[in-house]
Amino acid sequence: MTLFARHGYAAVSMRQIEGEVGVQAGALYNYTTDKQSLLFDLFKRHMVDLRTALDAQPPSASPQDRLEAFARFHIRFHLERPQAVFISYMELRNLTPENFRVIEELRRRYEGVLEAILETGRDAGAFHVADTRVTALAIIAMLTGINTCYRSGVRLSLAEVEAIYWDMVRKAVT
Amino acid sequence: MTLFARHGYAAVSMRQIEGEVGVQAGALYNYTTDKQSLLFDLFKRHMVDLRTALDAQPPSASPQDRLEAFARFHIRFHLERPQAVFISYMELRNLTPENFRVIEELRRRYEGVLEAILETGRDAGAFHVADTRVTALAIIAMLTGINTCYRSGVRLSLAEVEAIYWDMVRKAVT
DNA sequence: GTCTATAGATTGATAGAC
DNA sequence: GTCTATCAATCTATAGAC
Repeated sequence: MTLFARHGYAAVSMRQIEGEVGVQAGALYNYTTDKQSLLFDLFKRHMVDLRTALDAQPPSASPQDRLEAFARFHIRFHLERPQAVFISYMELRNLTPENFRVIEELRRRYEGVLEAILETGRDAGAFHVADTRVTALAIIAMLTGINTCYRSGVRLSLAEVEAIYWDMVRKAVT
Repeated sequence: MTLFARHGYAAVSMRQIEGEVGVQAGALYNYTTDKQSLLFDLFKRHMVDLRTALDAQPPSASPQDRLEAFARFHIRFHLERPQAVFISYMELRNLTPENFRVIEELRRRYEGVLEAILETGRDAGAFHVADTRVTALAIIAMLTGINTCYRSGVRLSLAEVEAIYWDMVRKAVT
């Protein structure tokens, strides 16, 4: 994961991986069928963990509370896993077509959760959104971009950044 | 550009590029010193074009108008160049360290324009932003994510999507 | 289950004829 | 300025000894 995040899937050789995990050339194939499945397994685990952790959140009653819970959850989950997040956004095109479809479906289901929250809130008159799908994608793009904050040297605490981002999301849909 | 955007810099061979532009192996080196400079030139041109186009925008008086002009400009510029944008976000780590520094500096200067708009607006009491740097990064992340809208099959017109995104930005900083 | 050795293909880049 | 030929290195993956 570290090597893929740092240099990119295509630029990392099996020999580099072997050196990193402490076996010599060839022995790695006792643990994986090929290089592609190393990438796919990282993707799959990340997406499954994401959904599992989301479903484990305590339920909220109002659309506002559900949106806040989703936003704060998304921010924290992504800030805790910068490498896995990076790979999951950058290496999609290095998945084989069938593996890509699997991951894309998992991603759409996750986005669908936010979309459903926005729909419920809009129908209840709590949110003002022109298009729930577009708005959901915009919110997720903004929240996921939070990882670039720390890469670009912002010196705020996690709680402070979380508060800023949630505040922007709240206002953007009101 | 098409090949790098589709498969990624590291996964594209010089022979693929040669085939695409219609010369045979070897002749390409009459036009470029090496593969790295092909990538760097794409980056540099994109960043220079971005800044040139921004500076060519008609000036606006109020912070609100300046923010709207910036947001709409950013959206349109990025929607018109999905491939160059994709490369400029995905292939940063495939630049050599010295090339990376050049591009990173250009990027920071562009982000600085939005930051300055937010500062002016905040000092004038027009915007409510807790941290101009974090807010600028969040806005740019959201706006740049607009390209995923069309990849994910949203069937709205450019003007409609632009209106939705600008509306979210406007509310988020108010 | 790890090692060495290697197959077979491909890589970026260069040389030299034309 | 394009071509063919090729170098030297590297790639993923496998074979077989231990």
